[in-house]
Amino acid sequence: MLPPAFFARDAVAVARDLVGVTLLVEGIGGVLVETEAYDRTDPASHSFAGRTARNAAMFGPPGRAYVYRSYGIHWCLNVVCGQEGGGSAVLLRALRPTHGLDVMRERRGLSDERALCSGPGRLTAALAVTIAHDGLPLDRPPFALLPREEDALPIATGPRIGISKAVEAPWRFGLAGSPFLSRRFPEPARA
DNA sequence: GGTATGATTGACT
DNA sequence: GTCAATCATACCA
Repeated sequence: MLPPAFFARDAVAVARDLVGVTLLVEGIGGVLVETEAYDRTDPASHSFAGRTARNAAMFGPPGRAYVYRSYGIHWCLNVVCGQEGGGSAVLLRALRPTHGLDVMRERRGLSDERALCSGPGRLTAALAVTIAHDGLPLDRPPFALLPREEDALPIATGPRIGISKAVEAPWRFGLAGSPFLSRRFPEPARA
């Protein structure tokens, strides 16, 4: 399980370090392959305009979940970062399914592993995350976060997806070349 | 009270 | 490539 201090850092640092971490909800989940950082000074962040009823969890203690409804249809899961009251978080966008594949397939009505959790809305659907999880600590049930087993993963960086402000900030992180991303990162030029 | 806008996805041309 | 689904929130009257 990750220590509390892991989350009490800049969202950008946490976002990078969450790639390769295993996320489980009720024992169902997999290895995170794509994340995005959002903080209080970021025009694209829900916390930019200050605390509201919706984003209250973002201003709570780090290491907890911030869940919101996206486009009226999907849930999106974030991990609160930094200091309490700081309003920063990391959006969990995609993971490689490793635990409970059958359950996820049934929830999503799909058989293709690559499509089960390759997007923030898909990830919450597969793991059955809803507003009921908003504000819950991620270091105890139903959540579990397990440290990554390898160091020196090939982590790619790029602009975030689906936003209209601060579109160039390179605060999206992911496992380079993974087939489980919501979108691929540009591959390095090959000789 | 009304209305515009998404940290998205899936279906369709 | 385009576009609708669907609703909480933010903002304005």
